[in-house]
Amino acid sequence: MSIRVRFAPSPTGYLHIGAARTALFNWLYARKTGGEFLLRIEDTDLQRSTEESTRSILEGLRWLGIDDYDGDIVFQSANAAKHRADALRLVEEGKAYRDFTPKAERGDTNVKQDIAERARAASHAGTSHRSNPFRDLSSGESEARRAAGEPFAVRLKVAHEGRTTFEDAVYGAQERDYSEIEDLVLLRSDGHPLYNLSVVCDDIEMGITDVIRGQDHLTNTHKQILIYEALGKPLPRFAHLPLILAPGGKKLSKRTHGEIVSLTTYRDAGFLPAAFCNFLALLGWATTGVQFAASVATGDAAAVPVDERIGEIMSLSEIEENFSLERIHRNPAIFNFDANNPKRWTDDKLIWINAEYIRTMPREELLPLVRAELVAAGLWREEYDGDRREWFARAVDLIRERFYTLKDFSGQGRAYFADDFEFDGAAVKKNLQKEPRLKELLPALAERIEQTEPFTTETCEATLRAFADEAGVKAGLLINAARTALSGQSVGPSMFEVFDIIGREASARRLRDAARLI
RNA sequence: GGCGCUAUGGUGUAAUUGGUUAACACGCUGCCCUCUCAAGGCAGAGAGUACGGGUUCGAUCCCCGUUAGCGCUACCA
Repeated sequence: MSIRVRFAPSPTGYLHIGAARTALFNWLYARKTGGEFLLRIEDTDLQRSTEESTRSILEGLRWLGIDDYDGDIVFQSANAAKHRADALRLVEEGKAYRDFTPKAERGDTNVKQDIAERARAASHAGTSHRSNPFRDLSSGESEARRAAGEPFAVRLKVAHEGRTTFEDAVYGAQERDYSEIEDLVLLRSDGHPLYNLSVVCDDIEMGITDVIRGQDHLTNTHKQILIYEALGKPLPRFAHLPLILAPGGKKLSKRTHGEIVSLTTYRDAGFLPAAFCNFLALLGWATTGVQFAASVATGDAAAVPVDERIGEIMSLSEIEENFSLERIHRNPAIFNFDANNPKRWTDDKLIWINAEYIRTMPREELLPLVRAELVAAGLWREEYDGDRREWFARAVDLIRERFYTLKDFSGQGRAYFADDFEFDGAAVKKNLQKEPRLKELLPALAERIEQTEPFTTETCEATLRAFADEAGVKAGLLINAARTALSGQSVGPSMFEVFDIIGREASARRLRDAARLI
């Protein structure tokens, strides 16, 4: 049977990085095995689900480039009637029962505490979760109370003796005694199907063969297996992914960590989808081992020097090639960030990977991305697509070497595309104001630059060095001053290339203008 | 409270069926290169594998316990 996997987010917020990785791994597995990748929006919680959130999830998947799902998107809420019917059928068959206990009102704030306290109280009182008074109500009486209009929830009747077992592709053999599983609610008293029921029904309906999801569902799996069994359906294979945690091993949550966990943050900050996927793939995945395994497969592992193995930088197709559920490991990964540190606002390695992509990716792939960034920043000019096409490509090649994100092209790189750039205060002080003679030297240099013929990297260098000799100053003084004059900054590419890219006229003008800052 | 999962430098990961001076990448430090900053090259700091037992000639690896983090324990998903 061919593999069918699904990504099933609940639309209760933006797509966060943990969910994004789950989506990616599902996608990877489908591609790798020639299977199908389906998408299901789990919007059964009417209160919290929003269309806005669904849109942002779809957008996130599109951005990552894994939005080529097979078949139509399934909205779980559309199947509610079917799920309800399944639950009711289970009641008919005696595998579930009506619970007429009035619904307990519970504050939303500290559910976890409530649960713990209730469990503690129950264990003190010696009550088991199998002691529901309605569990063994005769079907006649149950039916009568239903007919009388009494509200009821539907619970799965979990047997007293036995255990569920399954083999998780990542976590290995799992087993759980029935005594650890409560008679879980399938249907709320308002008739609404609950998560565990819906998931199972839909996965059956969609023909899902492999359920790949976060480790937070590992223990839920036992309950779901019970539902599969009650429904008389075969189990899919399960693979649970280790969680992604915040620094310090804390839980990563939308609530406490905010935008930092949202995929859109990274899109908006100028990260490349391919780089982001690459980073995500590294989280919880034994890449080094994969490379080693790959060289083992060729039969000469020892002969392959470490630095000739595939690095951690992998394209989506390379990741796909190396991907396997077995290589995923079990311990949670920490995603680093520091809201108080602008340089470390997100994970170092993510930044490094992104920079690596920006400076090494094929030019023709980078150019459209830079174009989009410049358009967004109002810096794009039509001639970059026409007469100045080649110039644009050269400019990007020149500056991309030291950029980290796409944003840098419109930020630090602004001076290459516009005349109205800002001067860095420290750069002005250090490279211009420190030496008063520059007030005269810069305009004089401007004149020489203007007369340089032909105007190339080499001739500009010759001109500047000759002028420095004549003026009796170090070339470095003029070079650094020129860098700040032309780009507003103290750092940047080799200065003579900058002259060449900025051009004769603009270079001269900026040198003269800069003299006014001294 | 019960049950479950996990535990290798700051972070992501290696360590072939138990035998390594515990490896690689990011980050960090220094040097080289140099017009600056990157990149690149070189060198270095940083873990004796959470802790405590056990099995074994030998344990990061197998077993037990403890601790910590996380998950599940909802008429949330």
